[in-house]
Amino acid sequence: MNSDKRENIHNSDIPLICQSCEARHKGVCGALSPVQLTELNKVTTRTAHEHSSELNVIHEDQGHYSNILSGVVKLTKLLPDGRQQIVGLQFAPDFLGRPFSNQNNVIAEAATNVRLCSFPKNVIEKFIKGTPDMERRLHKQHLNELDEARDWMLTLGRKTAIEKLASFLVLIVSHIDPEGSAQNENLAIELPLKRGDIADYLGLTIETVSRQLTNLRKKGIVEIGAKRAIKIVNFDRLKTIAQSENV
Amino acid sequence: MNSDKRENIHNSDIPLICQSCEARHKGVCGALSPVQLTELNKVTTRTAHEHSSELNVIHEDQGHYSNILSGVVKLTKLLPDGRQQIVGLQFAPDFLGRPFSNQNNVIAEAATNVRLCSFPKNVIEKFIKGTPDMERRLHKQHLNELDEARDWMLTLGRKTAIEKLASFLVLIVSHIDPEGSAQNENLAIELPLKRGDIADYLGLTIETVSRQLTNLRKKGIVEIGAKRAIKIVNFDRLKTIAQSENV
DNA sequence: CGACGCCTTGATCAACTTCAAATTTTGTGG
DNA sequence: CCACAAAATTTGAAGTTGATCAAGGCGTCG
Repeated sequence: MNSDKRENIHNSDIPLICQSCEARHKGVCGALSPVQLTELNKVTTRTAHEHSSELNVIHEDQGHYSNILSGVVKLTKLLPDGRQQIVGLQFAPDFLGRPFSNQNNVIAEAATNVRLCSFPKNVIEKFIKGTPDMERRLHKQHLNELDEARDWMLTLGRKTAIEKLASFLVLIVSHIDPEGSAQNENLAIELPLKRGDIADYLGLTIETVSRQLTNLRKKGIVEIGAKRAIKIVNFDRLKTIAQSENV
Repeated sequence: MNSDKRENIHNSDIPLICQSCEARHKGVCGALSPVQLTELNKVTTRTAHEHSSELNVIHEDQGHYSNILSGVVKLTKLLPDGRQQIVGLQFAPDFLGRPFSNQNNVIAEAATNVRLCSFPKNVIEKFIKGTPDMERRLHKQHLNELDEARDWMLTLGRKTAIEKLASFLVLIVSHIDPEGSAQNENLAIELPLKRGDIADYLGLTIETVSRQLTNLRKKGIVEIGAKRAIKIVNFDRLKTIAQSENV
């Protein structure tokens, strides 16, 4: 609990817009002092992006990095003939972009409507140089991404279609409801990805995703509503299937 | 070229054993001063490990981290029913272990015979705290691992068996011969993994790996010898297939 | 209403797995 | 160095999973 430190700070010292921002609590901005936040805030822009819009232009070419304020961003890789694979999903308050190095050829795209909080590259890089804790937080985020990528590799390489679907749902639930849900039955959520994206996430086709979702519905594990709504009826069962369908 | 800096240093200031060590040039030890290297060297142990031996015990439980001096280490994830997937391959001079955080449940195992240079955890953590460049180098290694993991996810999720094999061979060649090989035809190498490991790397079965290797041989792209020896006859063609088999 | 995007369902097909066995390679002891 | 056993690899035949091709349903927006 290092929130003790922050309780000594008058909230009025912090830019209004940062006061309830997740990035200040759990993201990279948590490393910054009130003075630094105020300075950073002067060159910050907040933008909204429709689902399916490309985000690379914003945080790569135009010289900006961003925190995700809300929504889900997908990172995609492409093969020359058009096959594609989603290689990362990012949620608030993740940091988009790679100070001091270069992203290895991934396309960042808004999976849902997305709001970003963007900063000029050079300002961020200056702050990172002067604030080791900021690099440490970024490093930590990247280690989490690495762990997620490796879990996912196990899913892509060794799981069956239904196991993949179950794994995907478990991951989404754990992001949408980080704490409680483990016990929650009958949790209603809205999937942040459409079927085609789920297919690209799991290395399957749209048809297989649809069939396996129906399959989970028929087993009484989920209920499927309109407009990406889904209710998790039996989360334990879902977790079990995610590890091995034969039970 | 930041070797300029080092040229001012009498090599005699540096522990003999470190003088020609890759980890000092390209790995995390490059961040340390001669004094620090000398201090670290006092508590350093160097060990050899037979292929197929587990390495986790060394760098996790016993309180050690290590640099790889030679050989290849595989990181594996397991499903409860025994299916397994290799999620990382590490080469010299990679750093093994995760200071300040915890490895997400992967098994580290020697794929070939391996030599390690190991340090007590607390000493490394002390050095990292006092030497920001060391954390930066570690961060950089982890970003490389993340990029490799994402390339690999594309391979696992969207490529055919022969494309997977070709991608694997390209990756191995690029690690064994980081610079020149791009042009080199007829490059003879020794695969660091046996068929079963290649299968676990690519999410295939041993039989499929064997068949596709035969397939590449019949196309005149590789020649296969005894004892994991393989000669890359047509590297360009191999790279093309790695991206898309239809050419 | 009609068109479009998205999703579902069905029938067929191909790629890869599984099962089985033969063959080669490697390691070990005489 | 050779012989032999164990391990690794290759090859073949049959079976399965998920992909592909094709059609139809549902919801939204002009």
